[in-house]
Amino acid sequence: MFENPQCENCLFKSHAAKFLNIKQIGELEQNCALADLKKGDIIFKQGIFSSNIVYIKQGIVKLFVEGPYNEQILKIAKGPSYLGIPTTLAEKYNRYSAMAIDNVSACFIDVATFKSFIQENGKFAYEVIIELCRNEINLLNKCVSRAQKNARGRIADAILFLYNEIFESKTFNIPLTRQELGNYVDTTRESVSRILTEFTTDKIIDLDGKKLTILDFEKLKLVSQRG
Amino acid sequence: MFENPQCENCLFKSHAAKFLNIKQIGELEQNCALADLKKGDIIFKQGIFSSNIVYIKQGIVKLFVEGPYNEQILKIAKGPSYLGIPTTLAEKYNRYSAMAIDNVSACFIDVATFKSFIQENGKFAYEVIIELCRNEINLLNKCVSRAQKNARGRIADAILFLYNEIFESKTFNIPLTRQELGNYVDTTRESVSRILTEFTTDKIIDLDGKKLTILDFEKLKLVSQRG
DNA sequence: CTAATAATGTGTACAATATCACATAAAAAT
DNA sequence: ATTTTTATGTGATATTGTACACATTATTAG
Repeated sequence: MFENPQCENCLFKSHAAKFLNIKQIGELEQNCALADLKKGDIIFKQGIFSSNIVYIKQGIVKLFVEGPYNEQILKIAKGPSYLGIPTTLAEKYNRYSAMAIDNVSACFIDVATFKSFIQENGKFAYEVIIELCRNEINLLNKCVSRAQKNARGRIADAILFLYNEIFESKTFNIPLTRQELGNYVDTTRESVSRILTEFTTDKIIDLDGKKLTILDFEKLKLVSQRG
Repeated sequence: MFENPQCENCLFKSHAAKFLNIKQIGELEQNCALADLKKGDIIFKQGIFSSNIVYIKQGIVKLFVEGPYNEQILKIAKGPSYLGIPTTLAEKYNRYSAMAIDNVSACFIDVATFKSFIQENGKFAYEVIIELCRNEINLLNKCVSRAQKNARGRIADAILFLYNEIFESKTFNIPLTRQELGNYVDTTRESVSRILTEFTTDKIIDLDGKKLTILDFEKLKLVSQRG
């Protein structure tokens, strides 16, 4: 499953890693494991001791917390991006889990190595900080959206998110079950079903199982704002 | 209102600033303004161009987004802590506002100076990263709490937060109105009133206006978990 | 000190969403 | 290919919490 990476000529080098010098790239190659993951594979698990920063080169992942009854999806992310910096650097144990929801190519980087890059390379550190800042702002937006919008608005938001941030195409296969979509927008699978049928009736989207097409982008944005 | 700071011997130096060298402390003193703020003073405002990182030396602040009808309180924070790193470093305009809800002593640090510290001082950068990581995890917890708990559980959480993180005493004056408490836990002022009366009837807390005393800590934790 | 304004408490009606129930369809396992 | 499991759609009902109304109490301004 694991391979030895070739970081120097990596086609998916992170924005931060572009600032690493030759010596540091060498260290990275020695302290990093590459893995190809399939849909459903766990990348890291809530409650488990964490000793790696994960870099997603390619593919789509979900971050989620596992509650007693259901899971809550905190974030859908696409490579290139780092995962679990907060949970690994500031905490001993993972506060959430990560799972591949598509084929994923991921690097598992030793924390101590990652930490040394931050302390020895200010440009690297700065890029990491910017990524953390963006994550925090996205999370804030999610918080605000969850609190101030009704279920219709939140589902519209989720569709717009998948279009804007993940697929960049008006037709895509929803990479989540209805239940998972519910876990993502904080509602039940029944409500997701009902609302998606409403959107179809209103000709805002076209839906065939998981295949979704945005038909009326403006109307969808309106629903996102007004519910 | 603004004074010239004496950073070297500051009694409230941040954990990150302890790693600055003499030259950098000198730069900080030249590119930083100190201000004493009163309850209700705006520290920075949503939508406004941001050119300062704010360091709260002492005092309590609220971070909030202003919606069309009501505000949503994202975070209650106490000094020492940095405010608005995400909104200043990664964005041009503030995504949220900050207000003093108590007497506050704050430093307004020039972004360029702050950025140069990150890039030239790895230990400083690392401490900033740790603070950002902690913020993200707290925000995640807030997200999960909001989604998975009912209003009773969320209000119990808010009381526990004020006890654990802000006052560290079982008796304190709630620094928010009922409306603001509602904005913080995503409910209405009416629901806050009702639930606080319930808690008083159940002898979980004692309440006299804004003065709150936690009477039954265990029961309060139970309500936080089970609603 | 008094008027004006803001904050708070509580009852009732209403609306949004969850829960339950069950039918159907799709996917996975044998 | 057939069975089993998982995912989905939709109606009926229950629950939760919001919205509105109004009385009461603090707080602020003049």
